[in-house]
Amino acid sequence: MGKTVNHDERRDIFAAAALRVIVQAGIAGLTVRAVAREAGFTTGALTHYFHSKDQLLIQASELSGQLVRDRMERAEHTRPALEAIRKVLALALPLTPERRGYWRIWAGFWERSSYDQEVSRVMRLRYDEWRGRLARLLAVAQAEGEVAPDVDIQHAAQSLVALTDGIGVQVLLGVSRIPPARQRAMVDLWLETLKDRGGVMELASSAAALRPVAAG
Amino acid sequence: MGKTVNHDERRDIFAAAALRVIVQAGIAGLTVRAVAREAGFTTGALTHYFHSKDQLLIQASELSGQLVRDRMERAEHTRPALEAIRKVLALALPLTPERRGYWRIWAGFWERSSYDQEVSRVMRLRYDEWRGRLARLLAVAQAEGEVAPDVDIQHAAQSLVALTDGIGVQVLLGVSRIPPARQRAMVDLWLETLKDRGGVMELASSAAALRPVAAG
DNA sequence: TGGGAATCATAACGTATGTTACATAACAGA
DNA sequence: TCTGTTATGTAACATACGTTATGATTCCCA
Repeated sequence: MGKTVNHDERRDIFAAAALRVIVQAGIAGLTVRAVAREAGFTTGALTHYFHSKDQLLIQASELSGQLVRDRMERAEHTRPALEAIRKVLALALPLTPERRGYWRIWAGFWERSSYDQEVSRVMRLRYDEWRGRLARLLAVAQAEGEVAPDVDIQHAAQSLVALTDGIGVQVLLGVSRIPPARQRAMVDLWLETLKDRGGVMELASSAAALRPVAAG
Repeated sequence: MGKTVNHDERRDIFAAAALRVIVQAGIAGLTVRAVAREAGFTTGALTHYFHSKDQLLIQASELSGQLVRDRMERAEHTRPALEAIRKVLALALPLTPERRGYWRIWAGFWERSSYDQEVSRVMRLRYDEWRGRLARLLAVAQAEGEVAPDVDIQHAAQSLVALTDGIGVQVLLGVSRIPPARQRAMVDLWLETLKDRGGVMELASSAAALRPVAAG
């Protein structure tokens, strides 16, 4: 036997470096040389653990998914379930600089997925998981009576994913200031529309979230 | 004088070709050679009208904006204004294959804008225009009494832009089927929440858009 | 109708990339 | 300590890129 190192650990080091490179230079700036340098190695070391750049890209994608998954799985046990949903959504939103970096990464994978079949496959799995997580929580919330019984869980989860992505894009482009408080308000408004139909007052007050600061 | 051609027309030909290349091969596949070939010319012709690839990229971005702008400006005169808003949003949504191509293009520019200052500047202008267009129409709708007087127009416009982008991303990834009818329903739900506070029934019925097909 | 500028094709240049090959260094095991 | 495998660095390779240079072609205009 020769010198021995943990291969999985090494792969994670390179994958994490790849994510940092994407944040700084975009998917186009993701070169094996840049990643190796960022990780403190050379291409020789990198190719020892990844046989191709595509493998590295996929591993980086999986790592980025893993990182948010870990945090979400903890928040997921909060009850009532509606509160868990709010926490989980807050973990996805670009509320902090670090989180905004993640949206850069995801935007890179979005773009790539439109012509790279393997990336597309991985993204599909990631989003299925994300939507499924929300759907599970929504089902619990429905059982707890915080979501109207006739709400279609799958459609509601889909809407929340879309809303989150939309906010992510806006913040990514920096096209209009959406401070954390407003991001949360936008999500809360959606959640209000899912509540019991008898809760017309909640519906009315949630619409107020779109009104001037005095109402917020 | 030598052989004479319309320079603006030529530039549009190359810009249009660039958009087609992005749809097929992504932003990473956008090479001057590919664009020239797609346009039916060689790089020699292309460089005669664009001094750099960046110029070409910007021109392509502006063209993609122009194409939707033209169609929107016609729909914009519809009245009542709320109906104009619905039409304009429908023009932005990925309802058709051609429109889904546009979202590929925009996703490419999103990604690029995160590390390319010039693209970022152009995207900012584009989204300012888009948000402004919605805000203008919302203001008219408010004057017409179809949007509650205390609704913050800017925030409402921002939400609609975010929602549209979110739907666009979901369809782009093909991660979950969002048929045209559902895309419209998601937008309509948002618009309902802006209506007169007295319209609780509209609020309640709009929430039904998230419920099973029987309600849709 | 011929001269000359505008238009476009061809090809070269330098650089950067992913990948591969090979050399060196480090270290586990006998 | 010696040996052989593993880990990593260095460097070469072929390719593709943006850009530039240089010809060839086209066709306006005098």
